[in-house]
Amino acid sequence: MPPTPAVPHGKRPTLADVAARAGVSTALVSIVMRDAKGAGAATRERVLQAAQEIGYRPDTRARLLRSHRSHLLGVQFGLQHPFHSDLLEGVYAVAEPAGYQIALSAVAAGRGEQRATDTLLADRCEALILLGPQAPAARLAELAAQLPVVSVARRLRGSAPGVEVVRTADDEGARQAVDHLVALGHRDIAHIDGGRAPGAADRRRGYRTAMSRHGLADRVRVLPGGLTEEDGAAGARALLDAAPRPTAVLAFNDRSATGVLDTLLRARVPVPDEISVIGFDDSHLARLAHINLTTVGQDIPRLAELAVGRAIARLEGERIPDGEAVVAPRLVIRGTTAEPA
Amino acid sequence: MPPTPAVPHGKRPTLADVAARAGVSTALVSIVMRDAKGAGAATRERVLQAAQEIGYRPDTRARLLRSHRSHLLGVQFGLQHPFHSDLLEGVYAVAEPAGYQIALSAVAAGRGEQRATDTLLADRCEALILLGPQAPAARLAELAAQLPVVSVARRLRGSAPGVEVVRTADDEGARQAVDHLVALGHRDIAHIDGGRAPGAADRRRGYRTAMSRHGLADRVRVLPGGLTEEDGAAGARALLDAAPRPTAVLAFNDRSATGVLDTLLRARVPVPDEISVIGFDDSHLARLAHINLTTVGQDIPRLAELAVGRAIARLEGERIPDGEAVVAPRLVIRGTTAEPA
DNA sequence: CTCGTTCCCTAGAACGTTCTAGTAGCTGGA
DNA sequence: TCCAGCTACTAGAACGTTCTAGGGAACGAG
Repeated sequence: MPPTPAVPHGKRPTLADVAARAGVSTALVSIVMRDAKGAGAATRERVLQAAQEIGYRPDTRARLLRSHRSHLLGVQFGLQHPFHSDLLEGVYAVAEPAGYQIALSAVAAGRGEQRATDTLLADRCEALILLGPQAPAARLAELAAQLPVVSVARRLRGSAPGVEVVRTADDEGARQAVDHLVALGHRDIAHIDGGRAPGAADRRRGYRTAMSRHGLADRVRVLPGGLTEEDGAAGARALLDAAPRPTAVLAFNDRSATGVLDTLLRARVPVPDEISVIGFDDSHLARLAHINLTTVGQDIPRLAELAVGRAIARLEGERIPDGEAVVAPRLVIRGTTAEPA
Repeated sequence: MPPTPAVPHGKRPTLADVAARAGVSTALVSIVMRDAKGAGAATRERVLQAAQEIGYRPDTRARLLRSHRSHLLGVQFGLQHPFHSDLLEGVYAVAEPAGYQIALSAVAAGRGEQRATDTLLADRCEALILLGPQAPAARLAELAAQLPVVSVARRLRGSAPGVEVVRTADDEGARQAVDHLVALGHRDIAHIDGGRAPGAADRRRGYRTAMSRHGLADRVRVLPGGLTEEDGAAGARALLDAAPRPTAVLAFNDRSATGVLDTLLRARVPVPDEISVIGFDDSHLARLAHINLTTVGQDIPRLAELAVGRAIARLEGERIPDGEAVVAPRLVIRGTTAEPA
């Protein structure tokens, strides 16, 4: 049975209303609402009762205005990236128990990163967590001059001083994928890359290095790609026309790998019998029974935990280990890889 | 060349700082920042200059605290629903030009709808837009007693008075799909439904009615499903075992349809040659060249526009047409439907 | 020259909260 | 008896903005 609010619309109850009803000062109500010490048990009860009755809810904006700390972390994310959704889930899970609120700002068509970060700053966030930011390093540096900034998944080689970086060891992930394929007996292993997407350069490099280390430098084949299903599908079509046709392919991410799988199925090329396919991320997609994709898993909860942790550490003046926080990837072997025919 | 902020951290510049630097009152700076009338051209210029120099940004929280209107719309969405992402994009596109800001609150594992709406209320949103809310009608009614609430995609047959509903005509969409298949010559048309998801009941009903109207009541076959790829895949497996095997299937949504397609491809059942498949939503997924799914399109920009429009209309005291806002679906014919073999 | 208007600008209150500095009343020890 | 040290409470300032009221100067009309 929800308590009927005393005031229907527009005027929401304030501390003063509660105070008047309970016959105490607003300061005391504030104390009770914050569960701070300095109020007697009986009065506390009476105040809570009064608050309940008139449906009082604290106004966070006024609260933040007054207290110099806002305990608010701004998170910028891309609306169309499932990977970001997964990260966000982790961010919430870590931040809220630590006593920090999350303010979200989406990057979408017609709403660029500048706009997204501007609103976060205007909301008085204490720190910024940027998921896969694409903004120029200079812009990130500018932000970092104002408040702690954490870049997740985007590497910044000293070009934006002050920005914390949390990322997966992308090159290592690509290496694990290649090692796995080589161990199965593959030699013609192609890579459909991620173009200019965050992490793409490292995965490309990891692939190249691993191939060389196995003496397969001359088999290296990098096909231009991107981070969508379509990019993967296009890459796969190019792959089918190649001679000799590779027996395995490492896609930039799971979305791209899905595109590859689909194209191969359509072309009646059995996976993994004729071609093995590996994705990257271990997103929900890869785990679906009917996709069952072998993939390089990113430790998403760990990435989220590190990102939030670094932001909070910077805010609370703790000492932070120098340099990037790099999380190890882990190959997840499922059904799309096997020995070559 | 970004201007170097005068104050590095913590203390961000305020109106007073700008005022001091420009040699005017804070009230005047406020006027200039809001682009309100009441300031001379020369002074205006000088103030803007000063603001620029010290990197001033208005503090929205303080701003909202003072002005009785907050011009803030709270939007609750599900992190794992691409359809919600698309809607959000539309919401931003409509709200910001209309002078309203958006506060996002995600529903995720471990963060339920109650939590999501609570934070929105604490942030002083003026109205709530809930994307596919699953909360009990009583809770929605409780919210609606406090402020304007719009439910998108979830139908509420009078069980939550005061809640505005904006949705697609799901039954009509299902009808269009069936009509299209019947026109192609199909008679054995199955439906993999959405279980208890918002809209599922209407689509199920629309399918049944349309089948009856074509004299195919005895061919009706509804398979239990859901809103994920896995649900679709499971439905498709059941479908393949059926005798007689249907020649066409209407999935609950595009995600489900993707699962169906994948299962059929794997089973070497050619689409659309042996089985036609229709999805629902016309999400990004369906438009991908390699999926190329015939689907019932929801008019996402229109849904977003109506949702925001109703919220704003309620806030500004405009007269709103009674009843739900129902948007017409439109069948998008692509490559997964054809005449039966 | 005076009066009203208009334009530019300012002082100070207000928004709903938290914080600082205190007051009043009690308990207990010397 | 006195005071130190608690606990329970309050008044009032402060946060950064916008709003209300108004002040002074310039100008045109009478």
